[in-house]
Amino acid sequence: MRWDEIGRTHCSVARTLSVVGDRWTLLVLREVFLRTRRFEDFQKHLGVTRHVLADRLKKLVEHGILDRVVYQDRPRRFEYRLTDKGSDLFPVIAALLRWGDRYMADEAGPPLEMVHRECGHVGIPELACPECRCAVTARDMKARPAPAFRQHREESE
Amino acid sequence: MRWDEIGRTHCSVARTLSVVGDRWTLLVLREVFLRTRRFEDFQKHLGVTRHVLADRLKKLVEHGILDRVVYQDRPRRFEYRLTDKGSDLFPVIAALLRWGDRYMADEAGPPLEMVHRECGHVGIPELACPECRCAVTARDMKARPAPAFRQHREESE
DNA sequence: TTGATTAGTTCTGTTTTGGAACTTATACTT
DNA sequence: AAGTATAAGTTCCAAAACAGAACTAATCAA
Repeated sequence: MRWDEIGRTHCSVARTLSVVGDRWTLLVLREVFLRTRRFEDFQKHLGVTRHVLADRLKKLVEHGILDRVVYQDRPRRFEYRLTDKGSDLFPVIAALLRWGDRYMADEAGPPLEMVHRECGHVGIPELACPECRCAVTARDMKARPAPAFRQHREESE
Repeated sequence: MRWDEIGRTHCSVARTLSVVGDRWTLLVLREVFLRTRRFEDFQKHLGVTRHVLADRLKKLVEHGILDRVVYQDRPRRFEYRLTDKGSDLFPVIAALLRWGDRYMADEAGPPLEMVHRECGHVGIPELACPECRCAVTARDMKARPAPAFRQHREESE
């Protein structure tokens, strides 16, 4: 199966990945969450080839994740900013960051920390149940077909 | 910059992506969270080529994310199971799922739902501050260099 | 003896990538 | 006026990764 067919499967993970599930795309998003906006800066910070960078930025704009806005005329120059839709990808980056902090950091520890502006707590956000607010792991959650997709093959557990 | 150099940068996101930041790898993980364990099943469910699948499973085992365990002798057959380290990638998959449910679902709605076993609430977990427990978005969190990486270039905001 | 299962490996042609050089528009310096 | 700098790309080519299909190996069942 080619990658461009992946977005047509009935899976929200696959569909999301069809848009951002690319090595460099996710790093471009990391950068943009760190407030990088310009082509040259993305290129310098990431070390990605200009060719690939141009392609990824274009796709992110096409998907409404970034806006390409003029920041100067004469000569005309553009910068890239997160849309609300793009901003909602923050949990993906945060989850990658949190795992990397835990399993991939070297002796010096993680290079970045986050502060919750409201309460001042330092730490990467974690997954919580929207109802009871307690932290959840894979074991705490049971996945099942949504009602519309549920045939009568509902196994009990 | 080649991809295998990405894991040596000082960024937990990049380091995580150097391990799982590959189109198919993340889909393999989705499958394993849905309890798929065997080569043939991964291949059937994902439509990935056997070649790529074999490679990705091998790498996930090398990184300690999956265990390759014998489930039968004569002939010897193996299956793949999440380790604890692998299980901790759940937030990444959940974040991708949540975004896809919101932005990529078709009219029928998301195909999968999740239930919090403990409180019975249906919904995909969300990001929360580990301290005050309230839901956080990108705007609520401020990123800054960790103490060990902080020179005296600490901008106020 | 033939076919089925499972977990791979091998082969070949196509696509994507990395790296470097080039382009375009304009301002700034000398 | 000529030359240099900056920013945002585009173009080119060789190298790496991928898709699709066929093949292998070990064993059991009919």
